[in-house]
Amino acid sequence: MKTPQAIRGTQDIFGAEAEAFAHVVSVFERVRKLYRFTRIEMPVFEKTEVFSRSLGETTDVVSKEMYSFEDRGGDSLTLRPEFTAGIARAYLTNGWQQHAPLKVATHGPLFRYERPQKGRYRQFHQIDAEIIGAAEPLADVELLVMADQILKELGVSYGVTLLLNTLGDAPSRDAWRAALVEYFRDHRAGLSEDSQERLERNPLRILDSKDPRDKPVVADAPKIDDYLSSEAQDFFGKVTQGLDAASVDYVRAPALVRGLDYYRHTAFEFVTDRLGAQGTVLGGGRYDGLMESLGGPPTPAVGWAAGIERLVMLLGEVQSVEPAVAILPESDDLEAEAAAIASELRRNGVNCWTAFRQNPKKRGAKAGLDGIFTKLFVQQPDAHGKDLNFTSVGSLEAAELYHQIAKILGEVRFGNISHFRATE
RNA sequence: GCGAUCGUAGCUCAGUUGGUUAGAGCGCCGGUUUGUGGUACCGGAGGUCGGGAGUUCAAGCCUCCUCGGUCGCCCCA
Repeated sequence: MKTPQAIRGTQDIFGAEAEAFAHVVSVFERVRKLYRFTRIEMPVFEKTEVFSRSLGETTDVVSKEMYSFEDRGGDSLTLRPEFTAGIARAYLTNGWQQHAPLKVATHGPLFRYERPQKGRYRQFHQIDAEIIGAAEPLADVELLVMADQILKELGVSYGVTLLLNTLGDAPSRDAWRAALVEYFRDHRAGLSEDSQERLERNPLRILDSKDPRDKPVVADAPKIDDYLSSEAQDFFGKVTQGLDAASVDYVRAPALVRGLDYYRHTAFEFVTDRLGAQGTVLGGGRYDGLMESLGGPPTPAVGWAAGIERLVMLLGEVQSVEPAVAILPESDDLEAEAAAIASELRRNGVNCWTAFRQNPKKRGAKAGLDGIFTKLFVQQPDAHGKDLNFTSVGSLEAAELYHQIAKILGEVRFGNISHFRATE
């Protein structure tokens, strides 16, 4: 019988990488509490219209990039491709307006029907933070400062830059867009084939084209700054002032855009060149127009999300530094005794490594592969009633484990006790 | 949807211009070592070389198809 294969674009995460994954989530959880963001848990799937209506009927996104299927009742359902639309739906259907301005945070798996490549998977994972019901620029600032703190606490901020832009309010955005379309039409011949195509479907996207032929045309394209209303200028000014006041560095990126119409004002991405073609580590912006597309009242909101896999790639090794002791029975008839000792130590908070077979020498070697050089040998009581020996090699911290263990198990039981300094 | 590239043992990989019975390390299994200072020693099992077709006296190696991985394009909410 042939073993079924995993679904394309899914991953089985193991060992050190899984620890790094958990580390990202725990840092996120700790920091979001500092900012008093409420934890929420969301369904992994929704009616397809939750996503299709929020995305508009635009682009390949709805038609090709979503994991959609029919359930037994004939309803079209979709595995969530993002958090925001589901959160917006929940905000409306649960009457969370009463909590506005509402700060929420969540994390978990998302699904997009794409070809996998570096840092892109069909099932991927994000951390996510949103502020709903706040039109004030300080909401944007707080979210950005929180994002910055998370990246710094994860230690991944090296080589990561915050790109910041404003799309203005609706009139500013519309005027800029019209000017861009006119400009690109005039320079159509100089554009790549892909961008000529974009001109019809999603002209703003020409601005971040990767094709070298587009670069000179894009460089001279109309700038949003020339189309901003005074209100929009004022809003953006308050965002940048807030970032300056909080000492968060950023780079103005006038070509940073969002394809969807409901985005207004602030748009931002933390980017790096260390992740191949997928440079965005964390991205977000203000989506004041989204609630209405889901049939709700006009509701200002702003949020961001970050890919956990990408953060893990930037993180490198996450060492578990918790001291641990390997419990090694000297003979088969001491297995049960050794297991009992391990249980007692663990109930008292001592991290114990155990195996289930092979002689103590082999087990010790195996523990060493797991980075554990502190050993507790369990033997038959000798003439003096000593039935435990303790050895450690390495940090002083490991040696101090002895005192903790002796206190729990009784010092009188120990025969040989030795600690050796690690030699390079 | 398109393109490039890779696919040999459970894992990571060698394998010459096509030429006997396809190798190593790790892991696994067995044994030795009666041991406690940093991961010992010896032995063994394990492969339809991703799958299929073709070229050839002969294919892991060349050609085509197919499946899968990786990376990139498109897309990126």
